[in-house]
Amino acid sequence: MKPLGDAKPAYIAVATRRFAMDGFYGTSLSHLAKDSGVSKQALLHFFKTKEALYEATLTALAERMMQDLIACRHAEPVQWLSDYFMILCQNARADPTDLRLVMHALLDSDHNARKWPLKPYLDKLLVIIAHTNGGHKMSTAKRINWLLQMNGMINYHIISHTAMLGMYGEQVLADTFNALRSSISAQARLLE
Amino acid sequence: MKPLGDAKPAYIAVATRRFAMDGFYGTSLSHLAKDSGVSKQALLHFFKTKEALYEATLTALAERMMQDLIACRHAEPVQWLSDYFMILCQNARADPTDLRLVMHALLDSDHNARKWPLKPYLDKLLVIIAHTNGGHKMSTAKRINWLLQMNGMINYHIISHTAMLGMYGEQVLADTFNALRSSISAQARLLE
DNA sequence: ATGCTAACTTACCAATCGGTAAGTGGTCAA
DNA sequence: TTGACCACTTACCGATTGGTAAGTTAGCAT
Repeated sequence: MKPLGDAKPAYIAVATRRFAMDGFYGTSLSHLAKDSGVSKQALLHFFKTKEALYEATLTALAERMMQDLIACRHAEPVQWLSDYFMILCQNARADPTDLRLVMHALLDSDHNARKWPLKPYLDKLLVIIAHTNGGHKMSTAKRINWLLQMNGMINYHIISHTAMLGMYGEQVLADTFNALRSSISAQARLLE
Repeated sequence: MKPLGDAKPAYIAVATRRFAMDGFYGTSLSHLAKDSGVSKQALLHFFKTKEALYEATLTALAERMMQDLIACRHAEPVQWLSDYFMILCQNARADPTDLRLVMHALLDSDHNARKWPLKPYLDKLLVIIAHTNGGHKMSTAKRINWLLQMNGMINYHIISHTAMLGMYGEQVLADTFNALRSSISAQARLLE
């Protein structure tokens, strides 16, 4: 039929959105098939199981995040980190899909001994942190803590968005987002 | 049979653990029934639907968190917040159930127009923040941001625990936890 | 003793789940 | 022209899902 224009990436893109929205258990192959406009078995032709499709989306996510990190490379490591997380934050606000997927995957990782596909990405970040003046003097644990703090405040912010919107309204939430950007800068400055 | 010694709380306790672990979609009534040692219909006798049972667990969660907050009341608001989040952090490390449930509920809240049951708890925290010297001068948005930052770093830390354990080992993770406690103190000190 | 109610149970249901088996039709190399 | 192969489809499967209907059993007030 179609030449070799692999349809896999398109299926992964659809799955990414669904898995990010509803999580692994909340997403069924039939939903993914309907969203993709093909039959359920078309998906099973490319990915042997639902689990395999899920792993493919996580792998794609990891590559995407690594690329985004490399994309805003900067000679000055503090500036690099600052730029990267600011952009990540902006993107996530426009489209929270990727960060939602990360959170779902983290929550799943307990009873799911799947190796964490984001490790190279995290390791890369830790190396950049180690190259900063402040991070240079830190222990590994302190660098990890810095990272968890940065990711934590951004991801939690994004994840909370819908619930907060219902509670405090649009205007306050927009201001809160600006405050978050200040906090990101402050967090980055800790590494100077 | 049993007098009026309501079994509801016991069922909610079981459901809390399951929903926290596997999320709403990952948990079935049969699992909950087996865990509780009763038939599935025993649960449906008390809670008309699975959704209703889920809401009951979230309501119980909200009450529990509010009580924990009140329990460590302190005349000095900064000290109150500092104590509270430190204890929350310790408890969550020993048993991450409640924080996992919060995260699952947040991720669900998008396509699930359920009102957010933790609002009174959050509002209470915002009032305490407003009573601090630092928080007094802040806008509502800045107070919310402070709160999201504090909750974000703690919750993300807890949620990441399993994945991080597989990547960096037990010793580093214990050190990271100590670093988190320092960060909590630092975050509290921002309100002085 | 009788009847009412609370706290269950067994039996059953249509719908949906992830997955298998067996084609179907188009493309391309030989 | 043939035949291998790829990207699917229809048909089907047993297991499990959330939920209904109709009892059953125990305690308690009258």
